[in-house]
Amino acid sequence: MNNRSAEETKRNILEAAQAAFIDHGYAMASMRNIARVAGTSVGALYLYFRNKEELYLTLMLNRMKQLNELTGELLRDIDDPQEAIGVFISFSIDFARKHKGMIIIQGRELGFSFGIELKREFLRERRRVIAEIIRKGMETGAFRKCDADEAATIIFNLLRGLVVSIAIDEEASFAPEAYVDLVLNGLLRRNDG
Amino acid sequence: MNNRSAEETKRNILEAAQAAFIDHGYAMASMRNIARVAGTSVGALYLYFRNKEELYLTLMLNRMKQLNELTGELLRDIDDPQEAIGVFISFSIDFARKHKGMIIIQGRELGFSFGIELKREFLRERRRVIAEIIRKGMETGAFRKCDADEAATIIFNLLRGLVVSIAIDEEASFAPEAYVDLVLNGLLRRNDG
Amino acid sequence: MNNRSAEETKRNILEAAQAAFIDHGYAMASMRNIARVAGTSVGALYLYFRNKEELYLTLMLNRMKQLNELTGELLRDIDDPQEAIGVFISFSIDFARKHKGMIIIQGRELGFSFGIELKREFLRERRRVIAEIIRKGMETGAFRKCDADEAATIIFNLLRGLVVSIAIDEEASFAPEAYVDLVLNGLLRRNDG
Amino acid sequence: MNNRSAEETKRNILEAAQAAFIDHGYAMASMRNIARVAGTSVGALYLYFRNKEELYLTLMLNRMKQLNELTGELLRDIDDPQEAIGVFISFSIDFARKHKGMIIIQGRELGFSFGIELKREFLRERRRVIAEIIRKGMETGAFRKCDADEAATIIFNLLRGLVVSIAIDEEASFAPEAYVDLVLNGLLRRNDG
DNA sequence: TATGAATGAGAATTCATTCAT
DNA sequence: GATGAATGAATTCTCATTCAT
Repeated sequence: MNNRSAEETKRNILEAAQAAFIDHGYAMASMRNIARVAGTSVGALYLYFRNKEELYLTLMLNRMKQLNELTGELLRDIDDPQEAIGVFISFSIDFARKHKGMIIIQGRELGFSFGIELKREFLRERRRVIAEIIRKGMETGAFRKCDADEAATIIFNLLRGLVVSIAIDEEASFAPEAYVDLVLNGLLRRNDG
Repeated sequence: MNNRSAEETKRNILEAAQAAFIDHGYAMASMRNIARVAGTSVGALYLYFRNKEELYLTLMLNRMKQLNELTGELLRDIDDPQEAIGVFISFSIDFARKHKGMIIIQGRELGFSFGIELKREFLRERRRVIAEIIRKGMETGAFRKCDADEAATIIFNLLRGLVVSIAIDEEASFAPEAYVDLVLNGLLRRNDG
Repeated sequence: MNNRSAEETKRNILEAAQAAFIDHGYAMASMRNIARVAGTSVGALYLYFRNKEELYLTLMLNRMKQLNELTGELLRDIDDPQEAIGVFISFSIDFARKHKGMIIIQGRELGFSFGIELKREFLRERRRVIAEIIRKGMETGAFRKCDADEAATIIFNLLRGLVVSIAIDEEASFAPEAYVDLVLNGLLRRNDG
Repeated sequence: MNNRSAEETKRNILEAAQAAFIDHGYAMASMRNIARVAGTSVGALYLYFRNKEELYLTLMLNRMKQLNELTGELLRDIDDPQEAIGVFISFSIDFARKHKGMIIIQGRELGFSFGIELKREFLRERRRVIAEIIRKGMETGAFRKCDADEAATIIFNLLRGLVVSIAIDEEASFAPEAYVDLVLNGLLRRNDG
């Protein structure tokens, strides 16, 4: 077969794998089923991916790369830190909603060593972007003084909790604005209110 | 054998199971391994628990019950809403750190139907407690006006993300105070500062 | 405990075992379940019977012994061979119906060596009784000349098939008289009819 | 591998399974042993049959289908009811002898629901064929008047007992002619003898 | 490239039997 | 006599992975 159909086969496999992981989780998704849905043979799976683990990681890394790229594009033209934080939070929530199923929390469940560092780097990158915004906000005087990295970690974790909720809970219906509002204004009453 | 050693065996099994679920996740933890670590036979596992699922759920429900009870005791004597929020957040983080390993995120991975409602009720209860504190804070004028349930959900999710971080990341080193501070004060500079 | 309750316990076990074998078959009946139904402990089962096999054989042999004794009593006072055949057939059917469940066909399913000879002897005895009646019938001139043992085997097998039907089929509704009639008269039209 | 060896593997499995069920009965025959005898792996068994039950049912249904077809062919050209009965009985006995081992009595032992109806239909079909012969015999005047269905059930059960004997007893040595003779003529002496 | 039959280790679970109390 | 916790081998079944074609 030519390159064209090789690419196509690979894409079919990735799509089928994604569906399988979403529906059954990593452990319960079977290679045979993935092959069937992809319309190929079991052997073909191993032609394109060394093993199940690599298949899964490929999907995960693709998604992470995509999110980072899109976030970068989005923030490129925003100067106001307050707006940037808002956009970051809103877009993260939107993206999570859109790829709801693929948010498989890779905790201890998967005993991968390969790939885990890549994931960590992805997460660090996310935190870095937030910290950058906060730092800029403190410079411009929009944000009050605080430890930018620490605040970034907090916001990052808030989003992470959100994402977990979106992935797991049925009921979850969020208004991103409220999140942005709480992050920006806090709970306490402003004396000058 | 007498009750004494029956109790002991059960406790050994629960401890071994907990360790196994922590180390390998639900799917990858094997009953045979749990038995070996518990110092019993495979059969003994099924003497005390109907199956792997029940063994896991027992651990999960125990933990949830314990957290709710301890939280209740802790908040009973605190009147100041601001302090209450702080204590709630701090204690949640402490508890998560202490039981780091047992925070297994039960997403699609586990196809349980039994137990899922209990878990949802547990999560709802956590949100309810936070909402109550916020409502009280708005009454006393300590907190600015907002939708108490929405704010509670946000804080709950922030904690959830935190807990996921604690469970998964190695590096995570949090200062609870910073979280409390952000939640209470937000990012924006106070005009009256 | 005294003899009285020992006897009672043994009887309870036998009854529970019978019910279990009837409901689930030999292989699927579990000793634990038998003990529970009998209201005793698992250990008690092994106090009264060496193992599951012996428990089963005891039940089987009891039943066979009972059937032979009752048949003997019944035939003792019957002189007419034609009537005797009829009574033998009818009573066999009645007994099978009454103990429907306990007719477990011990073929290759049970790999017993012990007990199988006893069962064969029981079956031989049944055949012998029929042969005796036929021989007497030929002597008195009631029956036409034939090989008594062969005819006995045939009738015996007819009954065996009947019993299997009673044990297995739901629908089975027999009129014993018809059987007796066919055995005595055959299918062919009598020329002198 | 090509179709050729797939077919061969399947046949090997069926043969091994048949031997196992014959030697040890359904419950005691193990899949592992069947695989070993078939010269394949355990996994291969499940490649060709969904589970043990399906493997067993396949064997059973094959045998039943074969018997019905052969019987049909055999009776197609026989007009004389008396001869037809004889052929039916003789062939049934021959077939049972030939497939001695595969006559596993599916009573309570096997908790199958699937397949049981197919078996019942098979048995009903056998009875139907006999009844048809008898009805024809009564029409031609060869047989005396009786309830054809009842007589068919009786003959069917006689054969069933016979078959059970062939399957279970070692000693069984039958002369089919004697059976035919008894069924046709009965035990009673003919007055016109 | 592509196939899919074959593998076999390993999973969860059951259960007759034993034995310290 | 009686208990019931404990055993561990055996069972059915799954599944990632390989390899001859």
